Amino acid sequence: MTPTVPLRSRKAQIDRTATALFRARGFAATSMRELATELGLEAGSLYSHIKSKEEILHRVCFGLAEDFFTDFAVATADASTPVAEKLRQAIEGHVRVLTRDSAASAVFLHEWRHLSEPARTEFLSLRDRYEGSFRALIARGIAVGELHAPDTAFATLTLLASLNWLPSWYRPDGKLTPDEIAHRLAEQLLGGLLTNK
Amino acid sequence: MTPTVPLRSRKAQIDRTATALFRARGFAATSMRELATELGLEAGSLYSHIKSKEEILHRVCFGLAEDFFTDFAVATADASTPVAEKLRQAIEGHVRVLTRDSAASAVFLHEWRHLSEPARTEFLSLRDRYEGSFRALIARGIAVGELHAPDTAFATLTLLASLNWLPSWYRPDGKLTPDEIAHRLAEQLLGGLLTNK
DNA sequence: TTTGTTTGCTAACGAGCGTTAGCAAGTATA
DNA sequence: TATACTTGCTAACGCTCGTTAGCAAACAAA
Repeated sequence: MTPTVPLRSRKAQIDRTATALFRARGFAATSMRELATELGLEAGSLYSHIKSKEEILHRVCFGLAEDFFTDFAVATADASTPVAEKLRQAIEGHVRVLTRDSAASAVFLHEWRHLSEPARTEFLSLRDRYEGSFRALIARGIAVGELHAPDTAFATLTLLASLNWLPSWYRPDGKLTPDEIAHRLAEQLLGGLLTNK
Repeated sequence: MTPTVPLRSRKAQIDRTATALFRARGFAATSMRELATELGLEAGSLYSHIKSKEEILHRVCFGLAEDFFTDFAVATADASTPVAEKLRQAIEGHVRVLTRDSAASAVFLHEWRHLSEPARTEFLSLRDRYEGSFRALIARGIAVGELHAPDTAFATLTLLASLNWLPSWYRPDGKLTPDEIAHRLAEQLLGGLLTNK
C-alpha cells in the first residue's frame, strides 16, 4: 500500500520538514531528535542523508536567495519596459517567491543569523546585492520622472519591509490567491511612488 | 573609585545585557553562562537576581508592549485632532518607542515566540489589540475622507511592517536622529495614504 | 550589636544537545 | 550472482544546557 518509490527524495523530505520546524520554533530551538520524530526516524538516521544541521539551513537560505535573483532578473530583463512597470513586476516576482514556500521564506528572512562564518557573511552580501538592485530600480525611476519619493533609501527599505512582512501573516489556504496578493501589494506600494496617480 | 551605589540595579543590568544578547543571537541561542560572562559573573550567580531565563524575556516583551500602548494613547487622545494628524503622531510615537531601545524592540518583535504558555497567547492578544487600534484609525480616516487606500487591512499591515523593520537597520550613532527618522517615515508612509497630496 | 538584604561564589544535578561508529536489511545495477 | 547505494537502527561519545543548594562576605537598618 505504501509506495515503494518516495514522492521526493529522503533528503528533500528532511529539508522540507526541517524548514517547517525552523520556521515554527526557530533554528536553535529545533532539535535533531524533534526533526527525526516528525519524519518517523531516529535522530542518528538523519545523518545517512545530511552532513549536519546547519547544512539544511544553508541549503534553504541560499536556495531561496537564488530564487529571488532569478525572478528579479526575469522581471527586469526587457530593456523597453518602463521602469515603473519593471518595478511592479519585480514586486510581484518577489511576492511570488515568498508565497511559493512561505516557510522557507520565513527561515530565509529570520534564521540566516545562525549560519556560521563564512556562510553568514556571504549570505549578507547576497542580500545586500538584492536590496541594491531594488534601490537602483527605484533611483532610476525617480531619475526619469516615472516615480517620486522623498528619500530613495527610505522608499526602498519600506518597500521591502512591507513585502517581507508577508510570510508572517500569509496562509496558503487564505481568501486571496498569491497572484491577488501580489497585485494588491504592488498596487498599494507603487501607489505611493508613482508620479501621476 | 568604583561607585558603591550602582547606576542601575543589578537586575536591570541583567535585563539590559540579556536583551542585547537576545537580539544578537536569539533567545534560544543565548546561554546563561554567556550572559553571566558578559556581566563578569558566574552563571549560578544570576539566580540571586532573577527567577529564570524566560522571566527576562517576559519582562522585556511585556514592558515594551506597555510602552507602545502608552505612546499610542497619548498620540490619539485629543478628540479635536484630525484623524490624519493622529495617525502621524501615532506613527511618530511608534518610531520613538522603537528607537528609544532598539535592542528591546527587536526582541519584542522576534523573540516573543519563545515565551511559554499562557504568556505567549497573552502577548499575541496584546499585539493584535495594538494592530487593531492602528487599523481602526486608518479605517476612520478613510470613512471621513481624510485618507484613502485600496484595502484597509493591507494598508495597516504594510504600514506597521515598514515601521517594524526599523530595528533591523537603525543605529543610534547613525546620521539621522530618531526624530528625523520618525518624521521621514511618517512622510513616506502617510504620503501614500493622504487623499490630497 | 543584631538582623536582613544584596551580592556572588563553588559544585553539582539531570537532561538534552549534535554527532559518530558500526552494523544490517533492502533495492538497483552489473 | 556480485556490487554498490540507500536507508535506518542501536548505542554511545563529549559537551552544554538551565537551574539549585549551600555557603559567605559586604553592607544597611534597627
